[in-house]
Amino acid sequence: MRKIADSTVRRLSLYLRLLEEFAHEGVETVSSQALARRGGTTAPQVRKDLSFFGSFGMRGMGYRVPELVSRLRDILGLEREYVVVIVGAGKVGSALAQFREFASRGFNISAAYDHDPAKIGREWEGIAIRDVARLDRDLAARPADIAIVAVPAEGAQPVTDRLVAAGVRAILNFAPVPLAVPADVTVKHVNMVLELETLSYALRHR
Amino acid sequence: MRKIADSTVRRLSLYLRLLEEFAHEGVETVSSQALARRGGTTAPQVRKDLSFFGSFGMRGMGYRVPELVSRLRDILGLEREYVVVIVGAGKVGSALAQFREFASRGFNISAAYDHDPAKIGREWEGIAIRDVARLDRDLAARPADIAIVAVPAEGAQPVTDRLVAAGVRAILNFAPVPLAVPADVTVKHVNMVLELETLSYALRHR
DNA sequence: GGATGTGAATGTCTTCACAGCT
DNA sequence: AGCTGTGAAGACATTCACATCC
Repeated sequence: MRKIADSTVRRLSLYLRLLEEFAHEGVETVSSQALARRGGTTAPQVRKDLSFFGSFGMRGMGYRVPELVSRLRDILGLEREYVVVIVGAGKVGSALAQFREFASRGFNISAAYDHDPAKIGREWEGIAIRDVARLDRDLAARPADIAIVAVPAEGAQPVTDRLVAAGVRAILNFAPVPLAVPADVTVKHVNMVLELETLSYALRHR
Repeated sequence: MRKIADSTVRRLSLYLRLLEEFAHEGVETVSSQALARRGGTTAPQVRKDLSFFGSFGMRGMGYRVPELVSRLRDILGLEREYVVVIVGAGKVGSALAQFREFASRGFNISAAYDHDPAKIGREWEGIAIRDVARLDRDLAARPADIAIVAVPAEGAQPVTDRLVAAGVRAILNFAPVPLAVPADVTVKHVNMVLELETLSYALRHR
């Protein structure tokens, strides 16, 4: 399959959420127009995004909601569940571990890791905090699909190397440093300060 | 000033962080090449990004680190401090309120708001949780530059309307719904589930 | 020599317009 | 008539190449 833009994938994820909303409201059929309106985008954009993956609609009618939901779940890889580990049990790790939406979407957090003895052995909402020294052995026993890196800047690259060596191929990075990984590993970088800075830029330039 | 792409602004913010790192290491001068290497981008990209705002380097030499830091801080609007309110004192709001990097970057959280009586009156690390009913009056007395919306989906649009009416012109939205705002208000949407979904897409397509 | 700054070329994403199906 | 699906046009972003200056 040819390369799909990240922006397109993000919109597909948005469409899926909107469609589930429509389904919940009992709507059976939806037009690209209606989806676009609710998603803050345009109808041609919706159709183009979907057309990269096939023809899911009916001309003159629109899209059948349940069908499009399952198509999108399939495209996004959401028909299966994922094992997720969190590395770093600080503020960010803790907030993410307790985040209900993850589990309800099929992203199951198997454990959190830290090296602080005061935290090891405790648990948050059923998620155990384990010694980061055990990370490699644990992953050998129970591989993870996705890792969330929520450690301080210095520790991020070393722990990433260990995760990659253990077979993790997708990483959500909250540490404020770019991570170096092999080409077959995907990294998404999240940085709240940077988001606020884009807002301060917007406030300044008018 | 002509319109600058969001991707450019995000990179400027990245460059600033990297430059502060270089400064901390005692580096006085840096080339676009060196910045690019550390930031995971390319040298022409760095030069182009900067050139939208002026000529800050010295041919043959590179950029003087302290000067470029202050130029970037100026461009990004970081020479001043910002008053930030958080609406919604759940898991997300709490994690953000306790997030040290905000204050150290000049984003000062003045208060958090909720309507749960069990939370109102408590405080997190010196940040008071106040009754959301007081939001409008409080903002009239002490205007906020930026609001962080961390309430459930249903409540997001109504509270946004109140924030906008109270003069807030920049919003960081954690609620899983697009927010409608006037054209002079900037909204940044943050959604962790969506980030994980782009990772599951990446895992699925290879 | 070495590195910036930038117009031009290339590549990528979005928008448009309309043929084609229901 | 209504709405999708898509090739083509247009807008936008990135990369390149090189003139320019220290």
